[in-house]
This record gives sequence, structure tokens and C-alpha cells, in this order.
Amino acid sequence: MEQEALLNELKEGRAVTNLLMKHLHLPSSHQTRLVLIEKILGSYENALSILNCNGLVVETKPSLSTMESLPSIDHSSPDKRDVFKKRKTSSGWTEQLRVCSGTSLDNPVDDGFCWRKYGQKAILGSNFPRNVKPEYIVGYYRCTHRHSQGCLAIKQVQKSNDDPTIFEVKYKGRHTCNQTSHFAATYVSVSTESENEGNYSRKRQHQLEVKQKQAQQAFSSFGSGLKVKTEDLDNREDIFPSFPFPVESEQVKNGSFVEALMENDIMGNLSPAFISPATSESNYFSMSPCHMGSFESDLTDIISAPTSVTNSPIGDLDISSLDKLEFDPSFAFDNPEFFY
DNA sequence: AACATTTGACCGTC
DNA sequence: GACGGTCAAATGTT
Repeated sequence: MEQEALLNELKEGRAVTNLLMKHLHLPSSHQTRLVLIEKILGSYENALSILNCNGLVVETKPSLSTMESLPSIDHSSPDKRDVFKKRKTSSGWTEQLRVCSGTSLDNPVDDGFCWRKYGQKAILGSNFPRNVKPEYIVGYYRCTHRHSQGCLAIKQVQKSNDDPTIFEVKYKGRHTCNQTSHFAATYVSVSTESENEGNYSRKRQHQLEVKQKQAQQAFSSFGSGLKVKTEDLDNREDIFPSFPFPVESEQVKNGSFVEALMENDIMGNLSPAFISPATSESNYFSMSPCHMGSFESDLTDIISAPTSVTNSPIGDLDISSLDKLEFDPSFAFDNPEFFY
């Protein structure tokens, strides 16, 4: 039974996490903790394998490299077409967001920022034979304020042909514009209209309200669907200020998540927006029972979130059983120590 | 009119 | 040459 195996893996992960939590309060060695973390990750890997066998979309992600290889966009000579044609491959993507979406297929994740689409491409998936049809349609977006404010944030929205309800959103760069997305202005307090939202603000506000409700529904049913993986990112402060996911979840509202973070002094390592992983060690946290991408990507962040439960078939997975795990007070997801 | 999206072409990398 | 990423003209929307 895959479900049973899955549950076992998750339970094991929880147990090891709890163990790790204890070790954090003990003078145990750093290596001991690393071993525990590896075990946790192993459990997740196994769980993912099971999910993959179940036909769930939890594909393995290719490795992403660091931002240090990021090509710098030359804005000093914007008119020259040959200025920036550097192939980026997968390098430098700072965040990835996988979304089971029952919401708009065109904009599965309204992250509160204003994006402008500048291209679309059918691309092959990783591990995809060359002679097979493209697996993804990728939309390329950049910040609307790129020219006006020189904001370099860009994102890709990748839609799987296999399952159009699954999106993968990659973020790159930080928002240097004055968009005060960051959920404080958009999701958390939709009544607080950003002065910088300009003409979009009113319309967007309504959209955000709707999506906020959707997100809340998603969270309330799924538990939280937030997954972040950070590994050895020197520039993580560049990442999370633009943290794209609506943090407005029930858990967040109830304070359980944030408070847990705060209580455990994790927030000290977080950026003002959400997270600014400060250690050079591998950082990882995951709150998604169903959208865990692979954990093998290096030097990348992966954020995964269901935006709607109304249309998020997760194969045959019995979510209720996961809910028990999710909302088990002792479950490590509630404990930021899990995030290492 | 201003802005956003679409889409084919182009370019750099592999 | 294939592929991924970007450009920019054409088109659509507000």
C-alpha cells in the first residue's frame, strides 16, 4: 500500500525531526544533526518516490546553481539587442514555486507583484527525450517596473502539459521597485492599499481578496502548503524579500506558524519579508504534503504551494490522513526547528 | 493613448 | 543543431 508506506515515511520523518529538535537543545555535535537532517530528507525523498509512483506530480527538479553565475543585465545600453542574450539555463533561479492550481490557469500564483509577460516558450522537461513533444509551456515575466524603476525581478511560470493544474513558478532576482507586495500590503492586509500599486491597485485588490480567500481555503484544507528549500545561498536576502507566496494562511493568521518561527528564533534568520536564511548550511523547510519537488537541487529555493483545493486532485491520496499529520501539534511542520 | 499580451525571430550556450 | 531565454513588432485590451 503506497499510502501506508507514505505515512510511514512521513511518520519517520516526524520522529527524526523531533529527535533533531531534542538534539538542538543538547550539546550534540553538528554532524549528528546533519545526519538527522539527512534522514529527514531521506524520508521525504522516499515519500516523494511513493507519490511519484502514485502518479502525483512531484517530479524531481534539476539542480539550480547559485546566483553568483547570474548574468547581470546591462541596463546601461538597453537599446542594444545583443547586450543580453545569455542563456540562463537553470542558473540563478532563486525560488521555485510549484502550484496545484484550481485557480486561473493564466495566473496561478498572484504574488502581489505586477508582472509583465515578455515571452513564452515551449520547453522540454528535464529527462525528456529530445524527440518527444515539449513538456512545458513556460511564460516569461518581468517586473512591470523594470523600466520605470529598474526592477530586475523576473519569473517563469511553467505549465505542465501532463497536468495543467500544476504550475511551477521560478523567481529570479529581487524586487527593487516600490511595489510593496510582500503580503503585508496585498494578502495580509488587503485593506491597506499600496500607494505604489498605481492604477492596478483597486482592481488588483479585488483579485487579491478573492485569491486570498482561495488561499485560505487551500490552507485550511491542506494545512499549509508552503515549501521552501534553501541551500547555501549567499544571496538569500535577495530571494525572500520577493518571496512570492501568499503567507496569508490560516496558520499564519492564527499565528501558529509565524509564532512558532518567532518563538524559536528562526525569524532572526528571516528576511523582513519572510525568510532570509542566514546560515551557510542547508536550510530547508517544507509544509506541503503534496507538492514536494525534489530535494536534490543545489543552491536553490523551492517553494511550493497549493493555491486552491477546489480543483487539486492529488491522485488517490487521501488528504485527510495527511491532515492528521499536518495538524498534529507535535508534528515537526509546526516546529521551525524542523527547518534546521 | 497607454499598456499588456502574443508570437516569431534572434542570439548565446551547450 | 537543439535548446532556452529574450527581443520587438503586431495585436489586443482598457
